Amino acid sequence: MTDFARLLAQALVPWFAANARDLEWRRSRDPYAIWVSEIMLQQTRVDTVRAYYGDFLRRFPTVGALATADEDQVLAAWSGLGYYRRARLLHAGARWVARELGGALPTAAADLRAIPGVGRYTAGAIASIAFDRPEPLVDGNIARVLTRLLAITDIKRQGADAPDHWRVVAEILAAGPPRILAQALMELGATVCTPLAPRCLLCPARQHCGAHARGLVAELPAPRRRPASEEHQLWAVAIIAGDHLLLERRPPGGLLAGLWCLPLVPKTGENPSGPQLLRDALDLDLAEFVLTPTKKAVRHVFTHRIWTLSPCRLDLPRRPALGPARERRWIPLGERPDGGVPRVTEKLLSALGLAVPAAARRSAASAPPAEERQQQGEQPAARGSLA
DNA sequence: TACACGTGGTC
DNA sequence: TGACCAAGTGT
Repeated sequence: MTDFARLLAQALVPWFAANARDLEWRRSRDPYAIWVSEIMLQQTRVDTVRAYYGDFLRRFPTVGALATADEDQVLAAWSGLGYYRRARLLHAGARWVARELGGALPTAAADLRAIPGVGRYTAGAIASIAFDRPEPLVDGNIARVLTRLLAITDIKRQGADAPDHWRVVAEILAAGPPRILAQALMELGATVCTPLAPRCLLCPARQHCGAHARGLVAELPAPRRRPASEEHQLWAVAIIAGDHLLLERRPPGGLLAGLWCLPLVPKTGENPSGPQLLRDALDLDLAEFVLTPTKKAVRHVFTHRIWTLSPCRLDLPRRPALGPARERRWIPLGERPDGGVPRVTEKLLSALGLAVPAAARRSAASAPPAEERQQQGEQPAARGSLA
């Protein structure tokens, strides 16, 4: 045991007792509840997860409840949270744990790793937080904290995959209560040792911090570089017949896989949004229609892609026959499909002035601006008769 | 190893 | 605005 690990543990335990945020998942010792929280928190801010966590656990209170649910139900509860594959893997993980282990999570990180969606970090988090085992975990917070405390200037040794970090965390968790120390390390990174403007004066580990001693806190860790986003221009077509809206399920792989979206048609620039294009792109038997574009585009930014969406409304006198190429459904206006609905779908419906039932959740303060965006008095850009 | 994978907050 | 980032995992 190094002095560093022992001193840090001694500083963190009382600091966490006095400063830990009151988060819903910290009130539970149920390993399943902690598992769910860890999956939701992956790459996702605490405030965002707060708006989903309680509802999700009430909907799926046990491994068994989640295991017996339909995937679409799980995705519906996840709608708006992002990284939807997490929901699928969590669901698959629950089914695996129910089938192979009778619903009880293993306690060792090495065994937890066998669960779908549980990687190295999450296995350590469940083992340490739920089972109080001294098994290491390194997330973005902990990597940043250790990079600063140990004044690591080598970029290759700063990330959450750096072997040094895992070894040091193992030593720290061996020097005190693992359940407390694991959360304290992350809490320190989240509330004090923040990426920008860290609050070193409030830091319980300031005396042990190499970056602070050398004036390197602002330089460490080095910012990561990201590849440029690809931009896509698309028509987003709200096809309405009577009081029903046509939604289509995204393909099973790739972006927003399996979620319900408006039909999207790539903009070619050459083609106006004419009848032929629509019929081909939408695979619909369009006889008569009225197409109304909105003036304002909707911009949706993903991690690695940007969609610039031109919403338009296609009104049909009756529901046309649907081709078999894609899974599509007529949804009563104002209702949600039984399945996952990404935020971009809500943005588009809102921009089109179509009522969107509250998917959830988000901060209660933000009122949906659906009505105010309604476009009034626009002239149809196209009228068609395709006999 | 590097990339795909959502969304929202902050500067 | 654009860049960066937030309790990562799977391929």
